[in-house]
Amino acid sequence: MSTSLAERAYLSIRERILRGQLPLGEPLSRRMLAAELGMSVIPVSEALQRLEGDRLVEIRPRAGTRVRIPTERDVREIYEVREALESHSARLFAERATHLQKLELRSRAEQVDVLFNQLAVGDTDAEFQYVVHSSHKEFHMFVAQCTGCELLSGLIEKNQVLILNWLYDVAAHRRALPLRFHRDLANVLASGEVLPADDAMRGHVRYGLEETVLKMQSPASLEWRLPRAVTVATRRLK
Amino acid sequence: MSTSLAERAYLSIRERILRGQLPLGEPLSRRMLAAELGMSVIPVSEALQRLEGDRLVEIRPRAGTRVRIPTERDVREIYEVREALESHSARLFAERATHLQKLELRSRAEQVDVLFNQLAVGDTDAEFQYVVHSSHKEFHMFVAQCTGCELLSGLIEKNQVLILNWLYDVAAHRRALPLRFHRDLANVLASGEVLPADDAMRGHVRYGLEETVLKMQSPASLEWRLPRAVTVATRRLK
DNA sequence: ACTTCCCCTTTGATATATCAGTTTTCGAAG
DNA sequence: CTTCGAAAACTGATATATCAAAGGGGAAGT
Repeated sequence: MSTSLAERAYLSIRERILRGQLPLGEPLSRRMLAAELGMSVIPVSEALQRLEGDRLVEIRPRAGTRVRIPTERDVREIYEVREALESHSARLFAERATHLQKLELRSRAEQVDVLFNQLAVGDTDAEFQYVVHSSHKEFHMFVAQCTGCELLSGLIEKNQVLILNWLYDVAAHRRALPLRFHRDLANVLASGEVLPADDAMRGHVRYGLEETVLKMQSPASLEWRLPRAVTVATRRLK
Repeated sequence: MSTSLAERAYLSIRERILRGQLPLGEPLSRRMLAAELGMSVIPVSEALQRLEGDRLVEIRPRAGTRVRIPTERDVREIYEVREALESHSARLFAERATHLQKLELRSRAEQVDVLFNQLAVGDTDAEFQYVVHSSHKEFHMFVAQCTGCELLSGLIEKNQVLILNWLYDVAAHRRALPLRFHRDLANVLASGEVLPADDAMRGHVRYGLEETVLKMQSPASLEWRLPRAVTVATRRLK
């Protein structure tokens, strides 16, 4: 096979976390995951270490690993970094994007606005929520990729992933966004003026922070739980 | 012992890279490093994977690992991200720093200016260069830490490390910086005005980029070299 | 009931061995 | 002297086994 086992484990576990199949605080046993994925614990461990670097899981040495539970402070810090990265992304987009890219940005913005408005009417279907948030993420990633700076867009993606992960939990209680929320942003970015682009993106991100913090529900129990098999009960034979 | 073997390997290898003891392009053999550090290859591998995430080494599957050789594009992207992170850091410093912190910033700025001026007269002592660059890094990290945002200051540190790593190689050919280069910056940050602080830091970073790119020497041979024992020839006995 | 202590299970950390690509080496053929 | 190719040597990737620490579950004492 072309991709390593560790890479496959990373993608698989990450996907499950982002889709909410592994809820916040869920204990992750290396041995169980290895059995499920049909590999040894080494690639699984490597995957979990990468995920810890992504701030998606937390590892307590010799005690346990679980899906990370973000605190309100975490969320505020994520949005602080997001403001830094994406306002700069907006600047670069304004001064570098081609005409074609500006057109596509407007089109994507419209699509995102439509999806969010559909979500606001009370749809709680998990799969649809995932689609909406993915589309929203792709809108911001499109801006980032048009900057031509891979390091920047890579960091923005990691940050977006964190927001997606957390938002997924509260998405059901989302209130309606302003109509044309993303379309207005896209128009400023497409205007080509650097400072207004920076400012518009800052406002956009800050609105998202307020939105998110307001909805932070009971932080679940922050206690560590015990691992349990996720799909099939893996029984120790010996 | 308190810290894990993997952590010690990570710190040790990273330190050697940043001090230039392991030059750009230097091949890193897991088995040799394990023998030198007195541990098995597992913690060494974990350390190298973390260092790859830090963009300090590159791993070619089943072929080899070496200290990363940054291209001019890498350097430009690093500075792009640096501008994003540190201009925001400057904003937050301007609106959050206490009087005491502003005083300390000025003091540190003065110290950095003095050190850089001493370097400019042609000192090529490697240890002194390391001290100067560390002090410079600490100046920027002080700004970042005063923001109170650990995620932001962590990202800035990772980025600074990359610059330090590369600068170390060209530091010998550095031209003189403007007198009071950092003191002027510190004064704007301490003024408490957000937009000027942002702007001053942007200018500061951009000056650093020009400085760096101008001095990029022949990109060494980008070819992969063969590993060799660093301290003692580790001989395979079998 | 409630605490305290100890045993047993489970965990992540690490060692050792093996596997499967990659690169180099080196000799044979041209 | 060059070119080509096969084997040897080395690499990172992975499997399996072991270890010490952390934590849960009772038992015993209050």
